[in-house]
Amino acid sequence: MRQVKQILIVDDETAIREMIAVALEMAGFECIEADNALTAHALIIDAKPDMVLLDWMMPKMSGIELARRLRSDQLTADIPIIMLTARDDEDHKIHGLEAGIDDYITKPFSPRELVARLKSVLRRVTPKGIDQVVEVEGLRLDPVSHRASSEEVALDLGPTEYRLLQFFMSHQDRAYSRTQLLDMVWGGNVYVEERTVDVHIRRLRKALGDRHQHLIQTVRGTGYRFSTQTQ
Amino acid sequence: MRQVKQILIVDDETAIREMIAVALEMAGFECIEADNALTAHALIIDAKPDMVLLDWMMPKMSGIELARRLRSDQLTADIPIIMLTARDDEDHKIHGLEAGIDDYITKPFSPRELVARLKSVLRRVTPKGIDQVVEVEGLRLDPVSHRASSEEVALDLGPTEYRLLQFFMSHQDRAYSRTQLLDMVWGGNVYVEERTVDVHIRRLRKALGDRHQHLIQTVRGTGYRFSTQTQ
DNA sequence: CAAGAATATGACAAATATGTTACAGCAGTG
DNA sequence: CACTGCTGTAACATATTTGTCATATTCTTG
Repeated sequence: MRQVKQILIVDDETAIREMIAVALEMAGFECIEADNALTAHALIIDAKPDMVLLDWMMPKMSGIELARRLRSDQLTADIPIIMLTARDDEDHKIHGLEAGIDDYITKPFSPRELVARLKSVLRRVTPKGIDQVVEVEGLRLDPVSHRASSEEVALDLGPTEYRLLQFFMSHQDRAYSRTQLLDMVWGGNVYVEERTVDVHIRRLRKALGDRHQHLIQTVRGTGYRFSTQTQ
Repeated sequence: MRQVKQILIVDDETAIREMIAVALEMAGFECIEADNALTAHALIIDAKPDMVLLDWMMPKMSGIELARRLRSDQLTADIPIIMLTARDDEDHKIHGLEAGIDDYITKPFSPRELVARLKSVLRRVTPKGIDQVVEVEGLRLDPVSHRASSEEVALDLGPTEYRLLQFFMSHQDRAYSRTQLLDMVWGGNVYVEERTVDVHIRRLRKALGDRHQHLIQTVRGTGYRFSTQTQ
């Protein structure tokens, strides 16, 4: 899980992009930019931003078409989109809704309005419970304080082990292949050896200690699983 | 269950095609090649590959043009495409995203990255099978957690026995020959003795215990069957 | 019932999968 | 720069699985 939210700004006018970027960065977001839909698409696949700000009118390829494409791909279907439209584009809203746009902002807009809407969409889209404390047999993980503890004693986990544990604790009783774990925990655009997962599983198990080791189960021929049930 | 995926490599440079082909074949893919878009198009219609690796820049017809054609034909619309682009292609005019590329990879790239991306796209595009729990007379198989249990007690199955049981439970009341079982459970392209099936049937029966042994029935002269009805 | 055919079973060595450790590179830090 | 914590990889150690064989056992048919 990324702490700072990354926003992709797609607009063909550099000046507008810059203005937005400055506003968002002041509000504590991280920005990447694209000046056309194709570059944007490549960037989205590559960087998986937390949100896309999309200009309606762009040369070559409209924002709405990009939006539709993003929705049709499982990998990008969940990324929220905010459309930037001109005031007299009312009827486009209909098309936009079909394509699954999360919100609209009409130009011109104030930076404050932009930030407010953006936060609102992020809040709405972020699955609730993602900040929920999870506890299993005395093993406790608190996403807010970013800490894990076993019987009130803090565990010493590296960042990767923490994310791995968080993923497992919020997806219990499911077997995951190494590849799936790499996708879900490492992120879709890193290319590391599958066996690296084993090493991190090992580190996690070690950190969990005898008391909780059994929760991380090996599923032979498949991968790993987090479960309280006996293997 | 596993089928070898066939990849079509389209690039006008023989050396690059060869390099990619070697990398992919080492990773267990099957490759076919084309050195221009027209040949590629014919090959795609003919061989229906599982994925197309497409060079951006080619004489006669550009990769993007081919991509567009593939998308517009219902027969080829679902074939995933990965574009190979050169780093300095940035200034090339992009003619629309409606071509529907699934991923991009910039030259030069490492074989490992290529394979990783390719697998990732295939995974994303290929719909998963049904993850439905099956239960028969207290014998329970849960594909999600990848567990089999008899009266709530976990069974100790090897990977092959698990797959065998999963196949049987989702194809009940029907006799399968050893050859069919080898095809369906082992995968079409392995060569093992037919008698090996007997051994795994034996192992599965043993793991099922007295309570459920009767479900795996021998059909003399033919093969085996999974059924709740008495033999 | 006997003979022949088909299937069941146990043992085992080779092949695979996973566990574990060590190490080198890297980024951040004082 | 030395120091530190983290990561990914390789190498080696263990553990489990797999396919095959040899040998029972069961079944069918005459």
